[in-house]
Amino acid sequence: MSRRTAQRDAIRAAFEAAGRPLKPDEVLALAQDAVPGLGAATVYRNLRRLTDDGWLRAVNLPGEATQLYERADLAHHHHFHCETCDRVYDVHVCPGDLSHLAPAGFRVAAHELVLYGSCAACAAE
Amino acid sequence: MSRRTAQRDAIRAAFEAAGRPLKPDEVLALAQDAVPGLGAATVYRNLRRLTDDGWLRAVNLPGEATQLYERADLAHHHHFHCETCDRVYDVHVCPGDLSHLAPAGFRVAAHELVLYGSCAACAAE
DNA sequence: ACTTGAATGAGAATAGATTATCATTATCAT
DNA sequence: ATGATAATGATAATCTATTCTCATTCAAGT
Repeated sequence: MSRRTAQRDAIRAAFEAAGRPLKPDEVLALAQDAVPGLGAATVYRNLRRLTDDGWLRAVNLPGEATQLYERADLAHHHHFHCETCDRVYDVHVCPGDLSHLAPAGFRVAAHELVLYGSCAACAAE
Repeated sequence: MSRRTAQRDAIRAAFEAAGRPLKPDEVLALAQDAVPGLGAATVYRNLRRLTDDGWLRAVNLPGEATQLYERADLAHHHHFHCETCDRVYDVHVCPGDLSHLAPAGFRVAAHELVLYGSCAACAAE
C-alpha cells in the first residue's frame, strides 16, 4: 500500500506553489526548503510516481535535455521559455485549430507551441 | 585549408534529397548509400562543421533527445512530427504574429510550432 | 608523383540525465 | 507500541547521444 511522506508532500507543494513547469533540479531545490535532507533520487522516484498516478504530466519542450513536469489537471495551454533565466511559464491562450496548416493528407492530432523571449522579470532588467 | 571529401558531399546530398529535418542516424543511413564505409563520427563532425559554416541549422523539437538538422537557407517555417514513423516534415505556413499570446511584460522574440499526428504515408495505412 | 596535413573510421571516452541498489528510516494497520 | 514493508538517501550504475583519440587515408598545392 501507499504511504504518505513529507518528501512527496513537499514535491507536490513545490508544483502548487510554482504554478509553472519545473525541472527535476528545480523541484529538488524547492522541496528542500521543506525537507532539507531530500535527495535527488527521491525527487525522480516521485516525479515518475506522481506522473503514473495522473497527478503530474511530462512536458516536452524543444532543446531541453531535461524532462519538465507540470500538474496534470491543467487545461490545454502552451509555454513560454525565457531565454535569459531558462524558466518556463504557462501561456493560457492558444492560436486555435491548426489542422489546416499541415500538408494535404497529413492528419493533425495535437500541436505544441512554444514562445521564446524574456519573461517579465528578465525583460525589466 | 578545407578539403572536399566524398563523405561531406554525401551528407550534403542527403539533406538536399530528403527535404526535411534529419537525425544524425538518418543522415548516416542515407549517406552510406553513396559512401558505404561512412562512420558515425564523420557524420557528427560534418553536421557540426556544416552548421558552423552556415549550411545547416540545428532544429530543436519537443521530446527529441537527438538533435535534428535542416538546411540553413530555409525560410521561416514549422514542423510536423509523425507519431507513427517518427519522421519530421516541414510545414511551410505559420500562424503569424504570436507576440500577443504572451503574458503582459513578456517579450516574445521567436516561436516554435510543432504539429503532431500522422503523415500522409502513415495516415493512408 | 610527392608531400603535407585535413579528414576519416573505429572504438574508447565523455557528459548529462535518469535509474538501480541496498542499507536504513519511518509510516500505518494491527 | 510493534512489526511488516513502503519509502528514503547516498552512491553506483546505466543509458544514450555526442565527442575525443589516434593511426591511417587521401585531397590538393607544389
